[in-house]
Amino acid sequence: MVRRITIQDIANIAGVSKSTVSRAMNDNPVISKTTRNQIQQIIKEYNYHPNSSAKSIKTKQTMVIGIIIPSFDNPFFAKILDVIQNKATNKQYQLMIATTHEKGELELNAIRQMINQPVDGLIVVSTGKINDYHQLLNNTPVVFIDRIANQRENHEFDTILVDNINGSFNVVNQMIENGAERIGIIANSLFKKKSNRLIGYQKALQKNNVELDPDIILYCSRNGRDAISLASQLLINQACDGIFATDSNILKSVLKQIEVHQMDNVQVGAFDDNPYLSLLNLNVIANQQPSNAMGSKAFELLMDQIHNPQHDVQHIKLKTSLKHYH
Amino acid sequence: MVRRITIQDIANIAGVSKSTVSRAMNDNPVISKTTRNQIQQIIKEYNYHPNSSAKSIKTKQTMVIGIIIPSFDNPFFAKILDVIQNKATNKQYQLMIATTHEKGELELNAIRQMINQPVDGLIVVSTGKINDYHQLLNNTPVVFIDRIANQRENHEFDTILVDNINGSFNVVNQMIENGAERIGIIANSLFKKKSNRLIGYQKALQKNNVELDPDIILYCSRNGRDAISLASQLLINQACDGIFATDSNILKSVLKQIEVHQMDNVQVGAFDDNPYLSLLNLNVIANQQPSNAMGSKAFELLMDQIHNPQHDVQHIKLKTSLKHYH
DNA sequence: TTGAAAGCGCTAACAA
DNA sequence: TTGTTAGCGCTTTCAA
Repeated sequence: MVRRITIQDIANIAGVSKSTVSRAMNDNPVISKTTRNQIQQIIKEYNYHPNSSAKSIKTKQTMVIGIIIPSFDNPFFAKILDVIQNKATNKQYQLMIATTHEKGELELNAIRQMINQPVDGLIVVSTGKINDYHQLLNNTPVVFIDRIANQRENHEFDTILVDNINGSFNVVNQMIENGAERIGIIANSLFKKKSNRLIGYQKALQKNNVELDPDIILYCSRNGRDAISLASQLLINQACDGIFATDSNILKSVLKQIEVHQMDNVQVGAFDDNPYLSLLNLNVIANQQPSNAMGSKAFELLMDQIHNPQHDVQHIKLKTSLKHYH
Repeated sequence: MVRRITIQDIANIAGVSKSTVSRAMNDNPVISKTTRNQIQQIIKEYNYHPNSSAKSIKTKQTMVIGIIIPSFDNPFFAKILDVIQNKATNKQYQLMIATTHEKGELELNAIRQMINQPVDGLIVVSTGKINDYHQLLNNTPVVFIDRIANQRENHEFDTILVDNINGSFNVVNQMIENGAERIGIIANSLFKKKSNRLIGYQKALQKNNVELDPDIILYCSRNGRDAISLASQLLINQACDGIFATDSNILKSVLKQIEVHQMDNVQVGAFDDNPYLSLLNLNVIANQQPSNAMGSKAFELLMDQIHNPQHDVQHIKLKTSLKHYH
């Protein structure tokens, strides 16, 4: 780090004390107009900008918030980042961002480093692999988005979720109404223990008196690379006339296989929208995620936690909406 | 910010001085094994983690690097972020990220705040609207990627570019070889002054003795919303049998129009790849950008600037590669 | 309206 | 091997 001009330098140049310079910068009313102007003149002239780190150890706030997401290449999270960034900029907050790639170790590490920074608060998409956030976070304000922290500690933290059960229900229900009779599902094994999207799928079948067939409920690996062969399996071996893809990664594989096998009449249901779907000429029912609301609400809750001492824990569930592509 | 346990607290508990605790943490060899173990025991027990801000004002390094990009929703930048994040994590660096949406004011603001933080270095995709980076950066290490800082100061800074001229040349040349006879281009007006992608286009026409027709060289607005009507214009009014889209946003509009007008035999050339292209059944020649190399090289250059005092300014140009979709 | 001085949490030179 | 001390760049009480 290059030696930079400090408040003391400015004080010397202006022939005043550090305190006075500090006052001139921080809208402190207890200072004469003339000295304030003089000092601000010098500050500009010498291109001086105070060191935020030094400031923060006194003021106990860094104006930085940390964000932990699985990855940058998911449009859903990209949108959320965008929303948060815009709101943060308005309030002079900076964003520190880290990705987990669904690895608990990376999440742990990222949160630790951010806490130590320290950041004023965190917005976290949990990997679901950390079981003591309470100790880890050490009272740092936090909002969990898209997934709960973990079952045990869920009640402790602000959380914003998507209504996955209803969202999935709506998609699959719609597919059935559109005539699909044998709908397979490919879900990510990451959520094998408790996939709400699977539950929604099951509910929709039940409601329509369609029997569950375990042979067409498939799980792909975390990274989704095997989703292609699973899609093939559903299309060819299992003769499905509909497939529900529980995330955009899986969706891509499914669409690819439909194309390869030229089965344009198969219905596809999906979580996550994607701008390219409109170019595809395929029959897709996409569940649009409320990314705007999620990012925006997350930031607001975090601000409230940071600035309002009597903030109550909130659990918010956001609705999705259907979009049809043909 | 909640009152957190400090080095002094640990010192008191352990019955030693702050210095000793500091030594125990920082692998300082001048300390006995027993006290080190004792102290580390206590540190763990009390879940103490040192405050990085406080540390950094002494050590003059924050272990944070700043990244400035146009937006999160561009897959090219998302990929670059991913690469940088991975390398940064390995070296214990944190990432502070801001987006500009191509607005000079936002870039200025973000860089200022990051410099003040301070960050140890910056990786910047310039909006092209700042004309005194030298003064702004104040000797902070920086690597410009994807675009130069500005003409005047270009020689001062490490820069990593994509070979846009050759890349575009290759795409358009290929389109001609594939039989296109009237190729229109839609470029972003953001780069109207000097678009290397346009230059590559022109070169390819020249080489193949195709005359330039200004009527089919069009510029869309910054956000690309009018690209759709421009695409229509090229397809219908100008009867183009090929369109070169200079970025992925424009590409989307072009593909959309081709679909709307059912002109599947029109050739499309594009900068930027997109995973969804393979699903499209359209004739697209995509220029794949070297995002991996760019992110990786950017981080390495930055590290060198930070740690190697005799670092020389470097200008790197990366090659693209063609990919065909039918 | 100003300055002196203490202190935020940490590191590092120096002394012991 | 350890502690004392000074100091990083800033804010904030307190006294003038």
